[in-house]
Amino acid sequence: MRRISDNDLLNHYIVKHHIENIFDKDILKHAQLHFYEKEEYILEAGSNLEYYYLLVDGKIKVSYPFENGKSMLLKFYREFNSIGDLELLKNILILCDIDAIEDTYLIAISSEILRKEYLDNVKFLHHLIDSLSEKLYATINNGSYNFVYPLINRLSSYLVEHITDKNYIVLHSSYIEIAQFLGTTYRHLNRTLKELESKSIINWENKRIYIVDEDRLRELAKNLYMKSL
Amino acid sequence: MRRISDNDLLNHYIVKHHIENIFDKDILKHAQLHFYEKEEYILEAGSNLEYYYLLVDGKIKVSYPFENGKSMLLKFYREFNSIGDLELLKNILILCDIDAIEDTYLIAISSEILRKEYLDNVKFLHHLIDSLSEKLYATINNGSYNFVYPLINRLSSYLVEHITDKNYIVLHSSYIEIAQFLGTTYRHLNRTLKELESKSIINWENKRIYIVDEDRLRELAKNLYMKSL
DNA sequence: TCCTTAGCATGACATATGTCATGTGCAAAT
DNA sequence: ATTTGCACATGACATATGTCATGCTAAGGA
Repeated sequence: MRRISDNDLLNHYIVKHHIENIFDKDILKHAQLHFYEKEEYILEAGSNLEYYYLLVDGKIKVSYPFENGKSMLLKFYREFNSIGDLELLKNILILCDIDAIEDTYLIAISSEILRKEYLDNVKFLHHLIDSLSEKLYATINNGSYNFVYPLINRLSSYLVEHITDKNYIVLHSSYIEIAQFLGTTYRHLNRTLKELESKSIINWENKRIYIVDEDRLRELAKNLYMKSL
Repeated sequence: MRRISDNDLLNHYIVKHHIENIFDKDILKHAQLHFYEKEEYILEAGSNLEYYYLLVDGKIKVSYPFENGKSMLLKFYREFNSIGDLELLKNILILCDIDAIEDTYLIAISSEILRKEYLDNVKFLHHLIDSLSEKLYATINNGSYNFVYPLINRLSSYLVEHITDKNYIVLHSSYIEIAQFLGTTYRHLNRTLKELESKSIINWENKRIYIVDEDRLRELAKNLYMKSL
């Protein structure tokens, strides 16, 4: 993480995403701009929420870890979205793991300051309601996908979300981590990648995955994890 | 459904659940008291939200239906809880099916009136935030259970939730409906009931299920669906 | 150089769950 | 009385996924 001290850029994002509709100017005095590079982790479940974040540029992935060490992909977020609503409001430890999957800019505001001074600010309350209801809606929808669709669909969706302008994807996590992220085992992930390969949808060479048939991949993906954004 | 015109009872519930902390008196003038008997359906996914409800007495179950006709048990609610937040706020069709599983009293307030006149009421906004964040928290937790635990656990939980003071449970839905509700097939539900029977945890006779070993049943249940209340 | 270990690959098998076909009994319709 | 249909029961088989054991290879110590 790098803290970016470029006020012009900060203001650019504030204007671009109409953040003055959310926070009054005196709150925005506390706003910082944080930068995370691709593949950097942003938040870890179980730790304390130091900042309430607004995702203003880039892309992140959110997953929920279980007791047994497994986890479940919840969704991918692009700008504009907020991070930490629930933890801020209920004053609980962070629920989800969050990683940047592209270079990402976040506006960060101290959660302590927000809790102490701005939890009755009507603008902010309206924003929280919007954000919470959006997330609840998405979560109800999404939880169902993990339940209903087999791994080949979730994996396809995962790959689609990582497509760049190149014709291949470079995976930066270990396969074990990716499996956990998708809520399955390494063994089954491996099997399913092989299956995609045998169907000539991808070609697979170490950590580099060539997209052979993007159309069929997208068809399998059914836009699962981004659908409700 | 019966509309109950007993103002004393209505006021009793208003006092009991501190509803004046949620709604100002002028909103409460619109409050009605609705009664649903055990096994009666309350809301159907896809229909319009006529009232915003506060569950003040009884017990209901909430399930989310998929495109393919299957559905997933989301959770059981007891008093005190609100129903329809999301649909009220986002002005969408009802997302979940809701059934009473005990005799249930709801305070009902016209969603049209709330939308038109009270969506800026600060008390109400605070209540919505509480309710939404509680539900989001519960849903994130819960979705995981369906994903992680096999049917025998979810079924046990379902049975535990239906325990009365008798030593047996009478099922009032068809097995097909129960299977859909638990997100599985009739075939597998049948198999799993047989499994519970073979382990001498239940005894099974038509629609009547005798609880032979409640302790082991509760152990299997892990309090899944009520846990996060 | 040799040993150790992490990350990866893969076969064999077990379990959870779905699909399908078929059978049975009862109640409503003809 | 016969037919029809629905809820329920059950075997056989298929698929999705997990568990375990085993082997391979490359990188980093000792």
